[in-house]
Order: sequence, then C-alpha cells, then structure tokens
Amino acid sequence: MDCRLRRGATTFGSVKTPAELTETFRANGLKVTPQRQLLFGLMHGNTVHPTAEALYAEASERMPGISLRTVYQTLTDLASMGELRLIDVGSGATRFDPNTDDHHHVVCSSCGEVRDVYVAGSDRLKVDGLDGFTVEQASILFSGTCTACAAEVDKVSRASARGEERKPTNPKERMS
Amino acid sequence: MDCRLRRGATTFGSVKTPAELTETFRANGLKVTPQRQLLFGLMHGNTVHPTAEALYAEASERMPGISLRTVYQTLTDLASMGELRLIDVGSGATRFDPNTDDHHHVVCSSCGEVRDVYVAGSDRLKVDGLDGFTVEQASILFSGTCTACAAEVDKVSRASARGEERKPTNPKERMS
DNA sequence: TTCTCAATCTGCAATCCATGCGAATTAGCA
DNA sequence: TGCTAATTCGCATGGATTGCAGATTGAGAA
Repeated sequence: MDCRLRRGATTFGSVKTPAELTETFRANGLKVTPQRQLLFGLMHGNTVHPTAEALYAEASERMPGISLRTVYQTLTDLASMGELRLIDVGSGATRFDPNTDDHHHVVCSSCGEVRDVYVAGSDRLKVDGLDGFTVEQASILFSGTCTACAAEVDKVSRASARGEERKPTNPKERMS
Repeated sequence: MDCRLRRGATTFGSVKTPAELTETFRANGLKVTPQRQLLFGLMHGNTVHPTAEALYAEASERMPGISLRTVYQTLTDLASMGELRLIDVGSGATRFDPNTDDHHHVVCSSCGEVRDVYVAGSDRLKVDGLDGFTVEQASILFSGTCTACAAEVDKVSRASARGEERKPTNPKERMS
C-alpha cells in the first residue's frame, strides 16, 4: 500500500488514537493509568518529534507531579509495541515519533526542527559493500535548512552586507 | 567522480596518511604532538568505526598515560577539518570513521558491527514532504545482521529444533 | 462492592558519554 | 636557547537515560 494513500485515509498517517492505544495496552496485559492516557493524548497527532523532556514539560502542565521516569517508561512501552518510533538526529536526546508509516526525517541544522519525509524507493536502494550483511531496515536522515532559518540567514546576510553586526547562530551540530 | 574508482586509487578510500594529516594540521596552525601522531596512525585505514573509548584503549597500550580527553580533542579536531566523519548508530557512543568518501553505514543489530556501504544514487533521492526545507546532506543507516551473527542465529535455531536450551542473544537495540 | 496482588508510579541514585576548566607541559618559531 | 601560545591531562560537571525500592493503584476475582 502506498503510504501517501494511507496518510490520506486517516488524519495523522498511521497513528492509533488514544482509545486504540488503550485497547492495545490492555491486550498486551499492561494497565491503563491516567499518566499513560495523558501521554497517549499528547502523542496523538504530534508532529514535532518531541524529546522525553519536552513531553514531560507538556505532561506536567496537565498533570503536575507526573514523573519524568514515567514518561520514559511509557514511551519505551509504546515503542516496544511498535506504536512509536525512536529517532536520533544527533542532537543528544532521543526524539519520539508517533507516525509509524514507512518514512524518514529531515532535520534543520540551524534550529533542530525535525520533519517527516517520504522517500520513493527507499526500500529498494542499491547497496554496494554489504559483504554478506542482511539488511532489514534503512533509515535516512536528511539535514538541511528549514524555511524559517533560511529566511533568517538571508536577513542576516543582507544586514551584514549593510555593515551591521553579525549575530552568531546555530546550536552545536555534531554528526557530519 | 565515482567513489569506487576513488577507492581503487588508494588503499583505504579517501583517507589521508599520518604524514598528510601532519601537514594538514600544521597548515591549519595546529601543533603536531606525539599523541596526535599516534592517533593519526591508529585511525589510518581503520575500518572498525571505533568509539573514543575504544581508541583510547588502543592508544593507551602504545602510550600509557595518554588522556581520554586528548583522544576526544584530537578526534574533534580531525572531524572539524573534514578528515574524519562522526557517526551515530544509536548505540550510545559516537563512532569515528576515517573514510571521507560519500558513503553510508550498515550496523548489525546483534553484535553492533558497523560497515561502510556505498549507495547508488543516494544524492538524488526523490523526497516528498520537504515543505520548503533545503536538503544539504543525506545519511543512510541500514540495520540488519552480519554474516557471523546470522550463522550464530542459525546454529541456535537448529539447536532449539533439537530441543536444546535457547540462549538469549542481542545487546540492547534502541532506534527503530 | 470489596479484596487482592501484580503492575505501575515516583524520586533518587547511578551510569554513560562528552565537554569545560585550569595548571603544568611542550611544539615550533625567532 | 628562549619565548609563548597551543596542548595535555585530570578532575569536575552536565545531559540523557536507566536501576532500584517503597508507596500506590488498576482491574480481575470473590
């Protein structure tokens, strides 16, 4: 099935609703707690690829006292059930993606924003040098500049052309 | 230029010799210390994608007293000069790759071995959903099973078919 | 509804990886 | 040979994540 068609079929790609996740948890013998339900809701349709800390901050607003440990636990549970993908864009903290479609990511090297992308034929790449390795999966991480940061850079370079002071941008960027 | 041709031209792909790195360091106004020379040598032609700790262990054998801090420092310097690539296979520690060809990686999800692979057309992937993002770079991480681990799994499953006890395999594996 | 107990939650300690810092040392040039 | 900025090293620090143990609670059984 084409993933873009599948995306069209639901609002948020292949993402289970909180109610469906509740069922899935029970079906797997896990209990459904208020903390978990809150997190199901916060992840549903979430396209920002939050870190555990970010999600914890959001969760804390609605449920003061919830533990960061519980956030990690629940995200890990979701991931091991295949309802969530863990992604690493090289910024230190793991990011969580409720979209379970076959997709990949772009990260803005300036602001760190992460976005889902779909790559045609990514499951049929011609790979040389495998030397016996059996490939089960490919994940592609693109890096580049988002529109907002591109505009910002453009603004700054115009300013510098006018002789104004140049502000340093960019957080640390590590992976080549 | 085709990277495979380029690989044929030198023994280890696009990898500078310790002597060349020495020149490069001096040209960049950096000093060449015995510690750095040792690390140049250890990285030259190194295809195992070592972590900083692993390299530190090797370096310590030949130069007792060398500091882990210095290993990190030198690797970082090499990377910022483009003589080394930092890679993250999701196992926690950053790995270092002296091959600066345009290539990608496969990681064995069982033993963690990392190998270089070349992907035809990886710079011309058809990407949907960029939404204004300008892509500067793509890195592809394949995961799968190396030949040694595949053989091991096969052996274990034969044993289990014979009713023998099944040993658990695999270290933790995190990224989906 | 109440009981029961394993699953869960929470907070804190511990771990792993990586970097900041400052005093002592040293490469490389004059 | 001497100078000086770069480098080394060890220790402390910081961020992300997990281990642990006692208190709490979901959800099936009575």
